[in-house]
Amino acid sequence: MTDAWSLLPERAQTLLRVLIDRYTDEGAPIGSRALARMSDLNLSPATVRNVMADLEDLGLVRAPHTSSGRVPTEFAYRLFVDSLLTAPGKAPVDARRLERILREAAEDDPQQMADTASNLLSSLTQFAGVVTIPSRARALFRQIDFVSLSPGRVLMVLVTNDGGVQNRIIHPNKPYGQDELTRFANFLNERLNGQSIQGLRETLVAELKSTREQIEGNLSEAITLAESAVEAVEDEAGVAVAGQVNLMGIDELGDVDRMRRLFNAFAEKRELVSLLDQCERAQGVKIFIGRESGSRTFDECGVVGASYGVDDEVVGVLGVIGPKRMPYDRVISIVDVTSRLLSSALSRQ
Amino acid sequence: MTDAWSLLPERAQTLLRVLIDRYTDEGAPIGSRALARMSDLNLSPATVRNVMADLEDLGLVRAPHTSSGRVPTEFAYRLFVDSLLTAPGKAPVDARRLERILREAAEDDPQQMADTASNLLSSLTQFAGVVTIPSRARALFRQIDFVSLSPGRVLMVLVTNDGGVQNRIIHPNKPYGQDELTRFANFLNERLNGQSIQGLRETLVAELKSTREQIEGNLSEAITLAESAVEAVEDEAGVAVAGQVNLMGIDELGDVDRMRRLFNAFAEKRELVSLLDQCERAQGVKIFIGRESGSRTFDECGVVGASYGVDDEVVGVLGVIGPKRMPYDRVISIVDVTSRLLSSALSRQ
DNA sequence: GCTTGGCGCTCCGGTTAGGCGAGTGCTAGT
DNA sequence: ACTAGCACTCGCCTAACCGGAGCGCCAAGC
Repeated sequence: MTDAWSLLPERAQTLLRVLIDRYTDEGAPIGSRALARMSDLNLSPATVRNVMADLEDLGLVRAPHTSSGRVPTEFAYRLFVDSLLTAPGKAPVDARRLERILREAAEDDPQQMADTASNLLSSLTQFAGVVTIPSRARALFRQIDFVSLSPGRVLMVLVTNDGGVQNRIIHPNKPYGQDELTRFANFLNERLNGQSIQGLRETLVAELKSTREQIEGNLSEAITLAESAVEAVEDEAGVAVAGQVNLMGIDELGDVDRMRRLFNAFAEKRELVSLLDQCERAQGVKIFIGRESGSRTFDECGVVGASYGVDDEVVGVLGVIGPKRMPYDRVISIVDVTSRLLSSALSRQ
Repeated sequence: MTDAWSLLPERAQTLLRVLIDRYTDEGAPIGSRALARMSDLNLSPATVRNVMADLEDLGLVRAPHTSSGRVPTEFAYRLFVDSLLTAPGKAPVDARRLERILREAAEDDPQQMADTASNLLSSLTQFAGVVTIPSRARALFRQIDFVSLSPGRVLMVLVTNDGGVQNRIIHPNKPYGQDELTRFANFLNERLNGQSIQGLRETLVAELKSTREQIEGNLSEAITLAESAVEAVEDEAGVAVAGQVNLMGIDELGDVDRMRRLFNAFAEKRELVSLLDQCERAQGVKIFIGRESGSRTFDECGVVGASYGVDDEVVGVLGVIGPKRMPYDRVISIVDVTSRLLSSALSRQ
């Protein structure tokens, strides 16, 4: 798609931009007179009307009913946003402060980092902020512990090099004493230190083979236990969401019923994740306006998302969800900056 | 307070009960004709009107405006609910199934147990379910681990006998190697095993004294580290909330703004906890109707709460939050049963 | 003396009609 | 190529109206 926006006559561009601007923070149709006065083009309302008629033919604006002001369409927002993305976005945010906050949060565990970041996003934009919690699949094995809770119940604690802790209660086939469990843990810690969790499963299988030949006690059992650790990591698919409340009472988001479904989506998180995941592939900021999201639930929403990661490897996604009518320029730079800062906070720890 | 409810003339009792019943699931004022027909007392509307006039004098019902039907007051709900509490509540819920579910959840960690329970409460009542996560303060020390993440950053993992895991990243004054940290951990595990977290602090202080005299290396440092574990436990004040969405669109909860504050309270959780905490003292089910909650945010809500615990010791609180107009009998028995089951699931593990 | 039917009155909610303001499209004029 | 003017269309607000539901009171009946 060539930049369709810049193909518009300059005057139309200006007017449309102003229209979008005003509509974004008033939410009501804008009439020709108002538009004429607000653009500093010194045009009469009549002329503006003519331009509007053209834009209407192009599908860029529409009038909710005969003789009311105009409203930009989703398509117009799309073009406008595209033009923003190609233009160099300035960062109006106090990056310094943000960086410090995120850095501190990243020092603690990933969960907390995601919480902080989503709070940041929501309070800066006044919409809802969403941050996926980096899966530990890419982290490195640091230490594993088994604690016997009662006969037949063992607590597994897995620590990764990013400070993440994953724990789960498992029910092994045979009851083991704490001594045995400690031996298992020592064995595993020795072998697995520094390995990536991702590749752990294969390593385990390989180890299992080689260990079986030695009659070294039932250490093979240790490996079975460790596999449950890998499962625990894979199961986890956390998201931090903050500021949903901000969306409440934004009237375009429609009737109570619609709103209810939206909040449900925030609570369930499943749909949320699949939406955000679409940003993973994209370089830079990715935006869905209205039905572009594909999901019925979000078809009155605008979504601005970006991925973050370490060393060109994506580990998570973050974004802002608000109404379609949203100050995209501001939100885009906020999301953009946040994703960069988060990445850098992660990489230099 | 003697049971004011039973002091009412029998006929008034019946009518008021029917009124509350109908109002609870219609939400609209009920007129004398309807009331006359619904109660099987075979009374004429006029008679009902007379009774209503009496009840109005007593402050038990009121008419929103001249010549509309009657609506029960908070006070009437209060009396009604009191009469329910003294009466033996039957348990209409399938306790067997619930017990199994909760038992399974309790086998995993406390967090998960609270999640399950709050989901249960909300789906059974169709309101919001809230469950505080048992503070581990009363749990017993099982094991502590220190993992060196990077120079100056140490991950502390504390395991309690209930399968709870508490972790936190700490920044000790001096950098320690993993070997040293392991020694610290061993030292602590030996001394503290089986102690209650609650009393840990004092034990630590005492240990600190006695250890200082021995020049046993810098084991006193270990104690300082362990103190941060106690802090971590104390800091935590978790709550599991489920089904807030159910409250959305209940119109008496008022305008968007009110609703917003309500949802904020759910997100912040602080106010929620302080509300629920008031149930801790009470034996059995405790109920707040409207302004009784003390909090402005909940003054259009009804809250049914109960505490749960092991061996007469309260470890947490749970409850249901809905509109004032709520089928208290149903909700009460659900909350009651859930709290009992949760207690028993905890005690026999 | 409690209960009941009847009557007059009040108030809410929905509907209708009219007026106002904002805005458009079109056309003619600069 | 713009602009000014005009007729027309809507949406929205207010006032007025009407029917229905319901109450209080009263007088009559069991």
